[in-house]
Amino acid sequence: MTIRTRFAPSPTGYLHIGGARTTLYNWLFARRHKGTFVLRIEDTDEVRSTEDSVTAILDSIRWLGLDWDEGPVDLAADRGPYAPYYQMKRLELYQKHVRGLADAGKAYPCYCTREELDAMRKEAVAAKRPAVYDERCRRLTDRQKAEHEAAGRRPSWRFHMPETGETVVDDMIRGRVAFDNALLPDLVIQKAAGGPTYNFACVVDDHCMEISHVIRGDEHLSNTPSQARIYEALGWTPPKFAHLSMILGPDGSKLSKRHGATSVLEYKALGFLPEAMRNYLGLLGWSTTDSRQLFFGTELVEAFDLAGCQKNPAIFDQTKLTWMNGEHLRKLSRQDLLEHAEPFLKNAGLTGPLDPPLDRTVALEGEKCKLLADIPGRVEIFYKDVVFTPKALDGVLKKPGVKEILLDVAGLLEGAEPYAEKVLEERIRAYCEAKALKTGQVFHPLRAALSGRTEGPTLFGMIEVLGRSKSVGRLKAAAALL
RNA sequence: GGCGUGUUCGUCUAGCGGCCUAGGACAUCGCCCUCUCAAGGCGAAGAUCACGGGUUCAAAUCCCGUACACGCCA
Repeated sequence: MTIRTRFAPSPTGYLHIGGARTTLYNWLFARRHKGTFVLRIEDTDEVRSTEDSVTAILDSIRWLGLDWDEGPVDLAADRGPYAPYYQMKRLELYQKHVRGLADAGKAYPCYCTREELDAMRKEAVAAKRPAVYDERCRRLTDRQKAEHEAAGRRPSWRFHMPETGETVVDDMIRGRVAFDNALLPDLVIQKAAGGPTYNFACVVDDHCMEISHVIRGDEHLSNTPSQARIYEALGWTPPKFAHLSMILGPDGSKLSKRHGATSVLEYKALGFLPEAMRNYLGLLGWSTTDSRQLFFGTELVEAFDLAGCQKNPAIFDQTKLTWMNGEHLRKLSRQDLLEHAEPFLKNAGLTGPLDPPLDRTVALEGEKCKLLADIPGRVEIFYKDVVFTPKALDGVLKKPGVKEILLDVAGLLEGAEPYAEKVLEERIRAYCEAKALKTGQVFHPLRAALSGRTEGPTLFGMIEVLGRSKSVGRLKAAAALL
């Protein structure tokens, strides 16, 4: 069986965490089974859909490092054997199938206005009946229809749902889920304005694009029996369904803006790595039986399996994501780390070429960071004038004997040949011994004098990378303060 | 309101009737390593497996009910 999955976002906003995970799972499943991953834009909500959203969604998916085999290339073009992949370009197809259903007596026009529908619903709720459409237009005579048309009413089209028995959805994650047909309302499949509704367009497209597995959020589980009936009425075999649990905020409610960052592009800006994001999202609602945490390179694709998917919702934990990001950061090559860090360095005013070169300072400090955004703050000591923290100045430097040590070491550095970490360390340690000083008595003031801080790079690495003249200069400058 | 889904340490999860006095990971705390900060190593604390009934020699695991949360109808 050829595996074809899809992600079908509505471009009514940015790609949020939940959508990102759905995309990831569809992509992983397709890649795992050497299938095809399709991207389809469900832009039939003309009021809420925006081009900016489309761009943001495409950018987000690309940033995550996920590629699609068929779908939009940009705002104007799409590519693939089932094009177009923008639903607004497929309206005729939906209308054709609505007509087909109408001709077969499985769909009928409904002339009810929004107000009438609202009133009906209120009445039903007041009478404690299920708040579903009462299917009154199903029984309209030709004459009544003509009257409505004459009055200028444009009908929406409803799908005639079976009223008895049950509809069973065999979900790959949730198992067998049964719904009572009597409770399935006659769904609108085409709006009065002519556009399809979500549930209809989705069915038509998934079938026409030969999607084999629909992996989507839990919020669609309740729509699935209705969709299953539409497949049946159209004479189509439905795809396999897999409904993913929701992602919640720290307080257990649906993840939203008040919980902090929810868009994947925000996480990019915060300094998270796409591979860390994939790793974390992959594990949010899915796991292996050995509870493995870290996946690098293609390991996620190799391990992924729908069977490991969780039924219950998961709370998004940025702290764990941050830890994971540090793990992935440390796995990066020196060159990759620098490339990823560049936008953040630039943002902090650190653009090359600089002395010392950024690749050296980033290599020295990058591995200690959890976020790319942490890097500038750690390497800036090499480039900016020394600013002493109170702890460095009062707690470390302003001690008896420190001035002499700084001056002595400055002199030592001036004569060190070659000027390299190993040599520097040997000389300075020898100096400690000669003066009968504990290494800490010397190392700590040196660090404070060179960087203004009490924490930072490994001392001798810092002295080497800083360079002879800057190091000596800083030591002398600090000594002059004492 | 109806229907659907879910409920194991603070969080993500392992667990598919005996291996569970419930395992791992993040976070927290302590110790070690160490020129600092990280990282790493070791350890501690943390879950009456939502609650109540059953079934069974035996249940976190199976069945029923209740509560709560979330979703859909909207």
